[in-house]
Parts: sequence; C-alpha cells; structure tokens
Amino acid sequence: MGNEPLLRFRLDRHSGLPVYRQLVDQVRQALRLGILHPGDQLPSVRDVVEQVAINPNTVHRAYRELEHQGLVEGQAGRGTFVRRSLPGLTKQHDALQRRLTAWLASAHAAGLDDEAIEAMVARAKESAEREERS
Amino acid sequence: MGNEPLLRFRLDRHSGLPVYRQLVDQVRQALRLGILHPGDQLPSVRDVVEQVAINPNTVHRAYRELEHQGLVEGQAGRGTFVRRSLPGLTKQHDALQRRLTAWLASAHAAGLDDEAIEAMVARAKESAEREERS
DNA sequence: CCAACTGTACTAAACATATAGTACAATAGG
DNA sequence: CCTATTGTACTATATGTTTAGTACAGTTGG
Repeated sequence: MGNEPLLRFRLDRHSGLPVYRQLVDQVRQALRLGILHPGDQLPSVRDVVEQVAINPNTVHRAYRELEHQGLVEGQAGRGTFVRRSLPGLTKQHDALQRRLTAWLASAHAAGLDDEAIEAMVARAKESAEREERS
Repeated sequence: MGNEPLLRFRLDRHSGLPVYRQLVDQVRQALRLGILHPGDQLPSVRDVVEQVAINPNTVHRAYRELEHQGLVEGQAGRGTFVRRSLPGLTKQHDALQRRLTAWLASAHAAGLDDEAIEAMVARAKESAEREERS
C-alpha cells in the first residue's frame, strides 16, 4: 500500500557525521518532537535504501543501534516499531519553539548564513556553560 | 615564552565528528567570531597535541585542510598563521547574539537538555527552509 | 501453498580516520 | 655555530564506516 511514512530521512553529505549516526539522530529527534510514538512503524530498511540511496547494511546498523538503546524493536517479517519514547517537548515548550523560529528568521534577515548561525549557537552554549560554573 | 594561545581547542568524543574536522570547524568559528585575525598565530602542532592528547598527524591534517581553504599558512620553523578572515559577526549582530543567549537560558530553565535543544534547533531550521520555498 | 513483503546474517572489499614512530628542513635566539 | 622550536614527510598499523553481494527466516494477504 502507498502508505505515507511518518518519517523521512535527510542526509547531509557534508556534515562529516557518519550516515548511520545521522539516521539514529533523526529518529531520536522525531521521538523528542512527538512525530513518532510507541507502536509506530519506522520506514522499512528497503524503503530507506530507496529514499536516500545508501546500503541496506548501513540502515540496519542504525536500526540495530536504536534497538540497543531500547527505543525500537525489529520484528522479522513485520517491520521495525517504536518501543518507548524520549522526554519530549510538550505544549509548554511551544512558546520557546516560536521564539527560536523567530530568532532564526531575524538572523537570516540580517544576512547570516548557516555557518555564521552555527558559530553564534556555539558561542551561546559556551556562555551558558560559563554561567553554570558560578 | 609562556604566551597564552588565542585559541583553545575542545574535543567532543561523543559527537561522532572526526577530530580533524572538529579542529577545522573551531578555527573557522574563531575567524567568524573575530577571535582570530589575519596575522595571528595558531597554537603549534605540538601545543595542540599536549592540550587535547591526540596525534600530531591529526593536527597537521586539520591545519593542512585549513591551508587548502586558503585560511591559514604554515611556515616551517615559525608556526601557522592566519591568512584571511571569514565574513564575520560585527557589532550589528550583538543584539542577535544576546537574544540567542537569553533564549538558551530560558530553554535550560525550562529543563531542556542538550539533545532536546538540538531537536528544537533542527525543527526551527526546517521551518525556515519551508518558508524560503514560498 | 504462494508470493511479496519484512528483518537479519554473513563474507569480502574499499575507503576514511587516527595512531605510533621516525626523520628532515626551515627559522629564531643565543 | 648550536640548540630549540617550528612545520612537514613518510611508513606502518589499527579501527571505524560504507559498500557489494548473497542468503535466510519470519509474517502477511491472497
């Protein structure tokens, strides 16, 4: 059946991050953001292969890693399903999400590119760390 | 001489990013943030080795990559020096930096951990992309 | 039962990354 | 000139990542 997948993977070939790691991260993010819930089915190994043009072994490695973390469970013949969720973002955090999105829009409007924004985020995190040590 | 280095590298062993890539990124960030300027000297290969306990070859690879990008120049017997800068953050962007730092503080106060914050940033970026395509 | 789907297992090879160890050449300071 | 510093070059090795290819076993729907 032409069932729409809950999750679409996107690879960044320039990020330097291993592919299997990008897949793991994106599933964890989907759990955080409430896109995936316990019982939901992940895209099949072969679907992912078609979608992002990588080797089945790499997808399997990512799913195996997620299984090892207790987040999903693979069932031969059926698919891979979410087992538990992660401390997620509730409606209480909607305001935060909106503020951040607004900030990003301002940054783009100011002509900052992705790397410049990354630099700002990194600096902000450092400031936060310094704050915590006092 | 006990000269303080302009730049201190910090490695994240769990990030999945190759070490040499982390070094490259941090130098580029320092250029963006105005921490490094043309003519400035990078920490010597052997200094970095002592600081973060990695192999000299790895440091050299990072510096070679930066040289290939035209950002620095290695001079045998003297050191490695910044050649040009990158489109940086001027005082016009101070307001943006402050807003972001404030946002991060709010997020921490709301009990969000690093991964949850990463998820929020990722979602915000996706929203921004969707916006651009209209 | 059969066909089509699922996850899983395995070997082999290629490539990327990081290490260890040694050595050499250029520069600066005494 | 001598010495300590710098970047650079090279081989070899280990580990991690990805690919190719083949095969098998469980599940579902007709």
